Amino acid sequence: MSDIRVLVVEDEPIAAAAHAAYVGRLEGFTLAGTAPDGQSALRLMTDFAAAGTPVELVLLDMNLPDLHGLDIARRMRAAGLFADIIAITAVRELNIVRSAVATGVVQYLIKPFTFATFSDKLASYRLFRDQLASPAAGQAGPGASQSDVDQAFASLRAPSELPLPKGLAASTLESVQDFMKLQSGAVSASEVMDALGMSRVTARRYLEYLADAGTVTRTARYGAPGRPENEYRWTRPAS
Amino acid sequence: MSDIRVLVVEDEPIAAAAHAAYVGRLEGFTLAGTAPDGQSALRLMTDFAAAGTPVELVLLDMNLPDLHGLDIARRMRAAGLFADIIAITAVRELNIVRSAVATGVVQYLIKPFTFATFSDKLASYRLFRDQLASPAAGQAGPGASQSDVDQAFASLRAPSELPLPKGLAASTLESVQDFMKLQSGAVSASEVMDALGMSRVTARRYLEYLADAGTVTRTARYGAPGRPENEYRWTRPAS
DNA sequence: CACCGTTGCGTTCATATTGGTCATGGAAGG
DNA sequence: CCTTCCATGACCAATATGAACGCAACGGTG
Repeated sequence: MSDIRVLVVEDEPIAAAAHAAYVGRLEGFTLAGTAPDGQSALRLMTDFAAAGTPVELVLLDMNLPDLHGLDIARRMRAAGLFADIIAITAVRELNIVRSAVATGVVQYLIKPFTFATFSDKLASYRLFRDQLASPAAGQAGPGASQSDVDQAFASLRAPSELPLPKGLAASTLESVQDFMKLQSGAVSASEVMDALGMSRVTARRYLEYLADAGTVTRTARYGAPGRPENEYRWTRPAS
Repeated sequence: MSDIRVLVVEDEPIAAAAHAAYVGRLEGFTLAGTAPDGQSALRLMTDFAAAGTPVELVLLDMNLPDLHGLDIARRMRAAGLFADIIAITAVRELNIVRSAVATGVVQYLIKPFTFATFSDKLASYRLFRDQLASPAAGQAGPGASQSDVDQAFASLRAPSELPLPKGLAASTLESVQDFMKLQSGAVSASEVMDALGMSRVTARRYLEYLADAGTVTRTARYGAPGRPENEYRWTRPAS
């Protein structure tokens, strides 16, 4: 799968350079360009689209000298530019978040943010894209089911910085994640139990959480007598 | 908190009435009106906005006689109508989902859906709204933190599960459905067994369930020695 | 033309495993 | 010392499987 072309829109040169550098550090993303204000951004996107290499994702600062981020988003839609938008802002106003969602903002980053936060947001966006490109592994088909779409939305809206639900510990979750990352194939809850020395209940609880978050996919394993066993597979956002 | 004003856009009168009735059954939502096509929808929304009672949520069918749902969304944004959109469609095309997200679609419903699914989607949308209206109590300051925004986005990812008869698993049913969708002709239970790697009994049980639900039709296949074999054929889902 | 053995599939039932829930114990923090 | 939180073990519920039994059409055979 080819890289996702990213445009950085940011008026402060230092911040713009930082964001551009962040994009460069990520696998699967390519920096298409940077723009210091709204007019330049729109012109750049139009040019890229005309050249046949449209921008697919815009890191859009909401506070720009000439236009507000929401105006830019609106004009993009009016001009037929359908790039997805990740909003970046220092203005922590919730009503802006509401309007941003209505104009097709898929994620919202609040300055200042660390590279880890930035990386999480873009990784979840990439996972969303991948899941729409290739529905449920092994069950290729022309259409998608409701659960396929739900799954894709889930990975788009489920950043890893959410407070963990009751009953889950961060350290244990990390152990399970690390173990799953190393597995090439699918593993069952029992195998995780044996490998990590934890109880079956605990292993299953964390795997289930990861499945809901979209980090791992869950499929059933048939063929043997007894209730079908769930097997979990790490979903690679494509390396 | 006041109700969320909802506009239903759907060309089929029966489906429109059903969706309107669904909205009426939900706490916290008020039906603002219904529109059979894109032009009417846009006019209605403009009128409501001028009257000071703007539509806040649109249940938008993607397949309309005059305009495609994506066009309506684009024109809404161009006209300064910032209602949120829940897309409703029978077209299970993933690339449409992608474009829909870019134009500010917050949820995606695939027809046909049950009231439970519908209710879940609108409930998760309401939760999203509420969380943006009143940020986490105890957090000092007028603004929202990154985790507040993350939490609000996360509430838009609620998965929906519909109740199944005892003895049937959702994942298995989905496997069988996906397989049947791909078959152009009729297939027997044994063929499903071989293709999906499950037992004959299981394959037959799920096919029988789908036949009762009307999703597949069942006919007998004669000509070979032995008891006649049932064959199943995928039937187009109605609305 | 009627009858009967053959032949597969439909159907039922017990079984083997796993998923899910609940209450308990121990550890960490205040 | 008390409270909170999380992993655990045990129990019950769920569900695919395999085998055994029954049924209906086919194809000889009388």
